[in-house]
Amino acid sequence: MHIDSDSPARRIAADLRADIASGQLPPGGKLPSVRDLAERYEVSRTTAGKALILLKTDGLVTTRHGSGAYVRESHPIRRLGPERYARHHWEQTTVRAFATEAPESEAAQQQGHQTQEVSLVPADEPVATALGVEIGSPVYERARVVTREGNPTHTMTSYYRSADVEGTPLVDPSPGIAGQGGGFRVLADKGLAPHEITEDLCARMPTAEETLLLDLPPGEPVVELRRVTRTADGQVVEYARGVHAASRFVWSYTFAIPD
Amino acid sequence: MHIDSDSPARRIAADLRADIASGQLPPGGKLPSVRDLAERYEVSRTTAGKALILLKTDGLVTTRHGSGAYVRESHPIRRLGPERYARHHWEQTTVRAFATEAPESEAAQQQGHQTQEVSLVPADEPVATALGVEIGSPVYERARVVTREGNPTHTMTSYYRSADVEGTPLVDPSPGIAGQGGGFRVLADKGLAPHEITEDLCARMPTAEETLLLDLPPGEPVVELRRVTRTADGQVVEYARGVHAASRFVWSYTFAIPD
DNA sequence: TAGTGGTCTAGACCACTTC
DNA sequence: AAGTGGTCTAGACCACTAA
Repeated sequence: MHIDSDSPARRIAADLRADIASGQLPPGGKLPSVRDLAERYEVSRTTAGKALILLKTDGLVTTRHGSGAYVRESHPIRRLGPERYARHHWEQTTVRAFATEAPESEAAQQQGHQTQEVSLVPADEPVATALGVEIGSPVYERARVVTREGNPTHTMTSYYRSADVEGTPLVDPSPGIAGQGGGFRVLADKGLAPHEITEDLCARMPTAEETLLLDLPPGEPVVELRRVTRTADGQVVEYARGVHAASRFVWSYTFAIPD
Repeated sequence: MHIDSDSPARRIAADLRADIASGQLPPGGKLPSVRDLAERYEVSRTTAGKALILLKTDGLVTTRHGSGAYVRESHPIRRLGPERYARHHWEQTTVRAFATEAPESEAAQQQGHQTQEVSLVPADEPVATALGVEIGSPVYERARVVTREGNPTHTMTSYYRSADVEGTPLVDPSPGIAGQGGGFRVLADKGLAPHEITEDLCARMPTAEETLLLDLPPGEPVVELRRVTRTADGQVVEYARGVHAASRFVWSYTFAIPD
C-alpha cells in the first residue's frame, strides 16, 4: 500500500502485476497494448511503455517485438543435487557418439541436447591454478550449451590436463561424446576415477553475451558454477565453469555439521 | 562490436562501461551528469538518462538522487561453506545476551550485528511440512537482519517447534540471543543437538520489500536459502529461510560422488 | 541556490509481426 | 496494411543534495 503506488508507471505496473497474481492474466496470456494502456490510464505512450519495462525487469513479462507483451510462462524447475553426478549414471554406460543422429529426433528433444566443442587452449589463471599447471600451458577445453525442451538452460565448460585426456574419445573432435558424465567415464577409463567434487556458486546478472546465448528474458539473473573434481587421491582431474539461467534450477546440498 | 553499439543510449552506456572497465572511472568515482552526457553526445537528456538506467540494471553503477551517479564499490565477498556451522562455533560458547550493549559499539560494528525478533506465529505450508506439524499450528519464529560494516547483507528467519524451545532463552523476548549459532546452542542444551543440514538455494530478483530491507542497488539479484536442520536421529529441529544480497557471497560445497 | 537524477508529456519514426 | 513494442526528441516539473 506504500510502495509501488507512486508514479503512474508504477501504478499501472502494480495493477497488471495484480492481474497476473490473481490469474486473471494467465501465463502466456497477452497484456493490453501500450496504446491501450495509455488511453485507459490517460497517460502518454512512453509512460505506459515504462510500466511494461518495470514488469520485464521483474521477470514477470516477456515482450515480443511487433506482437505484444505476454505473461511469462514459468519453466519447470530442476533440482540439482550431488546425485546428478552419481556413478551409476556414467560407470555402466558405454561411451556413445551422437555422430549422424538427427539433433531434433524426438528422444533428443525430450531428454535434452547438448552442443559441444573441444579444443586445445592456453590455461587462464583460474584454470591453471585449479589444475596445477602453468598459466598459458595448453589444456583441453570442452565447451557445451545444454538445451532442454528447445530452451537453452545452461552452459558448461570443462578443462582437463592434456596428458589426462590425450588420445581419448573426449578430444576426438569428429564424433563427440554424448551427454551426461561422458567426461567422467573417460577419466575413469584412464584410471582417474572422479571421487570428490567442490562446487562454488554465485549469482549475478548476465553479461550481454550470456543473455543471447541462453535466450534469457531481461531481468533474469544467472548462477555461475565453478566445479573442481578430484580423484580419491585428491588429484584434480577436471575444472569446470558454467552459467545457469537462475529461474530453472534449485541447488540442494546436504552435509553433516563439522566440528 | 555488434551488441551494445546500436542505439545512442546503448552507445553511451558502452562508452562509460569501457571507462569503468579500464579503471579510468574508478570504483566510487563520479560519472558525468546526465546533462553533460546529453550535450557531449548531442542527444536528449532522456536518452542520456537511459544510458544510466542501463548501467544501473547491469549493477555497475549506483545513483544518488540529487547528487550524481557513481561507479559501484565492489563489496568484499564472503565465502559460505559448511564450516560456518561448525560445532566449535557454538558448542563452547556461553549464551550471551546483548541486552544494553550499545548497538554501534566498535566491536559490534566490525563483527557484524543482527537485529532480532521472536514471536509465536501460525505455521505456513513450507514451515509445517518441514517441521512436521499441522498448517496453522503455532511455531516460534526468530527473524533477523544481519548487518556487516553498516550494510545489511542478509535476512534469516528460523522456525522451531514450540515444544522444542519453550522456556529457553531463545523465546525470551527481552534480552535476545546474541550472534551466530545461538539457536543451535539452545537446541543442543535441550538434547536436540543439530547434526545434519540440507540447504536449498535459488537465485531471483528481489521483491520491492527486499530491496528496501537489504538496501539493494537496482539490478542486484538475491539468493534465497532454505535450510533444514536435523538431529543425528533425523528429527527436524529447525527450518529457516533467508535472503542474501547475491554480490556479497559465494557458496561452496564439497561432497563425495555418490554411487 | 545551483546542480543532480527521476519522471512525465506529446508526438515522431522505426522494425517487427500478423493478417 | 494495421497493429505492435522500442526508441528518440525537446521541454517541463519535481525531489533531492550540497555548498
